[in-house]
Amino acid sequence: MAAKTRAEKMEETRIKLIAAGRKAFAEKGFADASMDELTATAGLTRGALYHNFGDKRGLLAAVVDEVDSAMAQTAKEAGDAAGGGWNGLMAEGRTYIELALDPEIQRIVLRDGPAFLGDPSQWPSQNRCLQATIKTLTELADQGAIKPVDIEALARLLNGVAMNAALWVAASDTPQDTLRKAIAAFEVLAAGALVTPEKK
Amino acid sequence: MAAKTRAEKMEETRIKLIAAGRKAFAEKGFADASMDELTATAGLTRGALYHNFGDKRGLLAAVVDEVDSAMAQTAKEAGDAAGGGWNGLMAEGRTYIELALDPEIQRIVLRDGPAFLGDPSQWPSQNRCLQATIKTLTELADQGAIKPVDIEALARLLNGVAMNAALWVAASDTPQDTLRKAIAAFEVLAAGALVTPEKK
DNA sequence: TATATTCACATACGCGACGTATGTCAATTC
DNA sequence: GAATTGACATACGTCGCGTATGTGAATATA
Repeated sequence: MAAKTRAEKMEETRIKLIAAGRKAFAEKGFADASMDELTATAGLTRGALYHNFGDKRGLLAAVVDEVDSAMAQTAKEAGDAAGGGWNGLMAEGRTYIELALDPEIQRIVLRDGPAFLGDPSQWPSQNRCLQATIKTLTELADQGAIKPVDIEALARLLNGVAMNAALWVAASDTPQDTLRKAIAAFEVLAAGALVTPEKK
Repeated sequence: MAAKTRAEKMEETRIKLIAAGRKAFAEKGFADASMDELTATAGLTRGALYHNFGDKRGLLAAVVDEVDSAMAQTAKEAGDAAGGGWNGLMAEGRTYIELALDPEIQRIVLRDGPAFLGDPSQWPSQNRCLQATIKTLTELADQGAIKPVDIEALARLLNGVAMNAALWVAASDTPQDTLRKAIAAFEVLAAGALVTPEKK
């Protein structure tokens, strides 16, 4: 059985390196992660790294893509589960906040990613969740539910608000209390986009 | 005349190093800036650097503090010039957006700063503009002009929206057009905090 | 099946940069 | 005016990245 082909073994190597990179970058940060140490824990050498990813940043890009794609997937599912529409958007926002509470995501995607790979909006992975938000907002705009404002701008800023809220919560001494305040403020700002004055 | 004392010369040295660091970090980024090269352009050596700032990150912290403090100062002045209140807050937001268009600020304060110094909310400098925003929002809340939501949360997210808008504009191929959309979306979201439905 | 070739990865090396340990000279102190 | 402090220079050790070269197994070829 098995009889691993070369392509399969190479895929295994890539997976090992990405996993090791994800761990090392999360624990030490990109700058302080040693490629010798990282590849050794994966049972490989730097030769494998440079053959598969070109350089250190190449590995970071692969790691960021994996983590960021998982984030987009999770957020999308949360939005769908909430039934889409405005409720779905709010659910996506809360999911963003919760996701960014993960120290691994903070370090890799929110800090080192922008610093070493450049603007997140240029990342291949980054657009998924934004596109989902844009799609939902477009439907709401067609229904006349939100004010006449550029959809892409609104989507980007909404996602940005969620990101900032998450970072604040993550850095807080009292996360539970801060989380409540952050979500409330997020919903207040988001409601600015609605045409219907929302009253309880 | 003159007869420079030791403390005066040391202050000069610090100023030179911070200026050189500001330039090098802006042009090459923190990771790729050479301390040998940087100190040489200041007419000094690494000895002066490590004596005054401890290590490379220490210099970055000093540079970030300088640039970030100037940002806070500028934003505050813009808010005051607009007469304070809600108009002042919107002016502060626009000022934030315009400030973050500066490549130096993007690189040093928005990218490398968070990556190498940690969460911005922990920086000594970062709180100034936030405090100003909180003060203004508190006054508005006392007047019953904004919805009952945690003031600090609202202030943080409002500033965050402005930051995100600026980064988007800065990365845009059509900055002028994007700037208009971003400001409009910013004001739409911000209006969510107002109790009075704003109509033209 | 035997030979040739490819290629994924290991090994070895050079270079540059950080941080530290030590030295030096001017400014202050007594 | 001798002693001491301290701001900064100089010299060195170490480490980590990227590259050039080597190697053995998998595949192609005949």
